[in-house]
Amino acid sequence: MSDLEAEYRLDYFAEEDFVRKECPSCGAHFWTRDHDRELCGEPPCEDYRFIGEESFAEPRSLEEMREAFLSYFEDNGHERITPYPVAANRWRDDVLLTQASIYDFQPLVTSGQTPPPANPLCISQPCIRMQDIDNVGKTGRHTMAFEMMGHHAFNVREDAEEEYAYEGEVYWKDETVEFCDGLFESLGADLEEITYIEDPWVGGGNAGPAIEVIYKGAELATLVFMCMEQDPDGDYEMKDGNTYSFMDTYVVDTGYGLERWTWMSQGTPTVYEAVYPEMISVLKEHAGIDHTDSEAELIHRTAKLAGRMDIDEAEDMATARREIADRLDVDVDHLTALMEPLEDIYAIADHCRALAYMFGDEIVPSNVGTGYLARMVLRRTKRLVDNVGIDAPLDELVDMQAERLGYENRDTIREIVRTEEAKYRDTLERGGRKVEQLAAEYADSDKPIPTEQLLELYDSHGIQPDMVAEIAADTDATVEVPDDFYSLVAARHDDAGDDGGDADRDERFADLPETEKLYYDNQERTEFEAVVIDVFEAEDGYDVVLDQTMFYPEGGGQPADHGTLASDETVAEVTDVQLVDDVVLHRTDSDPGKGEFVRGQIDADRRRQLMAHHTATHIIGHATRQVVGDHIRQAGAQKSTDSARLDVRHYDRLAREDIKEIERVANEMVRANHSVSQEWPHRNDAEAEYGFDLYQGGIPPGTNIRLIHVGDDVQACGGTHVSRTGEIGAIKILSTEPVQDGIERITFAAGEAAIEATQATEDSLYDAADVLDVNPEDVPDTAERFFTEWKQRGKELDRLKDELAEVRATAGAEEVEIDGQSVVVQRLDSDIDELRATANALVEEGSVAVLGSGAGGSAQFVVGVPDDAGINAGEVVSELAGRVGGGGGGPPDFAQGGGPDVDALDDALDDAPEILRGVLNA
RNA sequence: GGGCUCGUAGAUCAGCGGUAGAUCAUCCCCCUGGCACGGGGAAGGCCGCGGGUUCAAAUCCCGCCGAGUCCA
Repeated sequence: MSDLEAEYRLDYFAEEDFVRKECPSCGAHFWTRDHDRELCGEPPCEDYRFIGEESFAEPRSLEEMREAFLSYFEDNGHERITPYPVAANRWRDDVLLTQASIYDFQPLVTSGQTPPPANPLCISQPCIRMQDIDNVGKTGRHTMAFEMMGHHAFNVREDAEEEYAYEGEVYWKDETVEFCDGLFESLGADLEEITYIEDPWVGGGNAGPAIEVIYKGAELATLVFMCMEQDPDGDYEMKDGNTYSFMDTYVVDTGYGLERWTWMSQGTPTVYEAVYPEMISVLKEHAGIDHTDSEAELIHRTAKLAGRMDIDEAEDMATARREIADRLDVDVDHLTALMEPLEDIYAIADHCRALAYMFGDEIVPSNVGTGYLARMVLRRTKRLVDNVGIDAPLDELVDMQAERLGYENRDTIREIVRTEEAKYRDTLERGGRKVEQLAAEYADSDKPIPTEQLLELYDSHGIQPDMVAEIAADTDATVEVPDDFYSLVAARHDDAGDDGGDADRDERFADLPETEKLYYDNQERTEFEAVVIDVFEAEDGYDVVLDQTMFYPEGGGQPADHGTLASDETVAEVTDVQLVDDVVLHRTDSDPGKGEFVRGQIDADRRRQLMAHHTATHIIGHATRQVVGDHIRQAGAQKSTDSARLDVRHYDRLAREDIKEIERVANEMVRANHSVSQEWPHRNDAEAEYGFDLYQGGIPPGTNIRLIHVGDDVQACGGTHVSRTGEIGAIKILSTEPVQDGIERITFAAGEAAIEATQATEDSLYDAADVLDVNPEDVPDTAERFFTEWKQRGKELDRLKDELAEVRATAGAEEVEIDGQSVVVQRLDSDIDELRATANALVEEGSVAVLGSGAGGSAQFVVGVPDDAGINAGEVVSELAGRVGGGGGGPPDFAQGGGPDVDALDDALDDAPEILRGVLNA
């Protein structure tokens, strides 16, 4: 086992006369030009030494600092790269949001499968880190949204055996540290103040030596030398307890916090004032905050100590606040009242920026994934805004940041914020009513609202416990929130399913040659010849590997081709085709024989439908974007022969009007008979020209990517397509449904399937028209008339039954007297409603009613008893029903029952007087 | 993707095996010079849809559709 100490002995440090020291306070090793320095410089070993002073040659705004960084690295041979979206899940499925500039290049570039857009490169990448959310506003330095400036170089070792998408060494550790020094120097910093702390880095299966760059007490950059990967046999054990070994690629990954550098240059009390001064002052104005000179002075002194409010370090916020108040010798309540609105305002400014990033990069609020994170941030921001009493609408606040960040879809952003805000308002209203009910319930009892109820309110209805407390405060109900509330919530979710490991890689196909794929050459052809390279036995048939194939393997939501492989002796049916690495496997029902020549024939009708549906999917996506907005993004797609579906992200339900318009635009594209073309450009050129919207269906690996053009629409796509849109014939949207919040599924049919689907719909209409015996166009009116009439008749029937019952009760019934109580026993043979009505009428008259019916194939009883008769109707019915093989019951004054034995009904009714007597005497 | 909650009158909800209810809104009448309030009355329900259990289902069970919410 080795450690990484040698990795830090850089020539550059030696040339520049640096010394390596060990910090007596924290034990960390660091490098410095200042031979007399003792401490490493990082808090808590040392304090901030830049608040209230400009620590570079001149103060810079966020934009100026970004430009200073990028142009410095441009001057030093780096190419400036356009930032990527904050929605990192658009190109990788292991994370949701972009949290560092290196995220842009993982995993395809860092692993060497795909070339970087430039090498070396520099970038200022917008990032969002949700984990810091509780600290935002309070510590003076934490932001959820930030830009990570970085310069990256992607290197491959000279002795690497495999081939990678880039080669050789661009530069490594010495140059990286030299650049860092150079940047400081260009900004007019005091180089003696810099310390480089050795701090190995581990993350995401990779590791390497890394250096923290500290200046005047603040960590301004991290220089990571990613060069190792997790390896059970590795020689290096890192701080996560795993062992690592060196890999073929090694990558310079640096992170310079733009906001920190800006803050450092200005020396303002908090980072927020350095970064968005205008927004802060607008917010203060709206909140009506205006400080006296002495208050402002106190705030300034507090700011220097605000680092203690770090929730990760401090016991709890209240304690931290008290300590600060003690040190400043002021009343803690006074300090809290002064600071809290300010902290909220800082947080609002930051959160609005995060929201602008999210919605600007076309994240749609949802109950899953990034959409959920966006929803959480928005709701939190809304609470803060209400809390400090800012009278500006939230969409305007977010728009301020969106404008500053230069987004073009600002109208959509505002629309999303408004829609989301309205949803939240509904949730709060609903929740408020629920809480009020609960509070009323527990107001009388001395007990607090049970924890179980609080859990349900939060988990199922989204009401935070402190909101419950707030609402309950208006009543007499009390609320006690347990300290471990959120772990109790977590416990409710503890049986979270594991997603069963990845399927084992099949090693049998590893050494086979790549199958030549003919399906891209000419998508119209359906016949080809090939040599059988190998045949493997499968569970239900054979997996045939050919030297070349026209069969399209399942992928990108397009199902596999079917067809036949014919040799001189046999014809094998192909029922499935899969792509494993670069080898195409044809699943067949018989063995064509290894080494044989075969003639492949693919099912042309099936293929034509699939191609039509695939091209139609692109068209529908394009049409939807045009009709509904640029935020429309593919969330999944699946084609089949008789229909296809496209899931799109949208913040609302698609209206019927939208759907019609989408259908119209789509068919316009079909009629325009656009040519559908493919090309294989270098991915960097493709991205530069069309941007990330190319990757609707995920990001493909490789240096060159396949683009499909359908009219103005361009997508990276591996599927097969018709050659002109006119071949699709027609597109019919069959249905839309929400598959989850924020995602709408559009199901549609193309070509022949569109005709069939339309005919099927028409058939339903014609059938309905037949039943109603009207013309199809009269169906809606007639159906409505029938429905209304049907309801009216139901009411009429009820009324008549009541009438009939009254007549029966007053006229038809034979009364008997049992112990002075008049009783009517009668068989009516009508339905239970009528029996009930009659019984009610009899009871009104003061009689006990015992009614039986044999209608509907079973025996039914209703027994009604006047208030003071002293007979339990339930008992009577129960006894009667027992005699017909059933049961019954009900309240003492009105009971029902029955049983299957109709033949015994009359006997049972004959016994009724006896039973009544028995019950009366009991 | 998984868990939980909820679909009953136009709105908000109660009922949770035994005759579908309340409040507000609507309409009519009374009170008043007129309005607000107040009083009296009426109209308004495929109890989300489809199966099942039961003598009996708004109510219990299963599936579907829809809404909400928490977690990853």
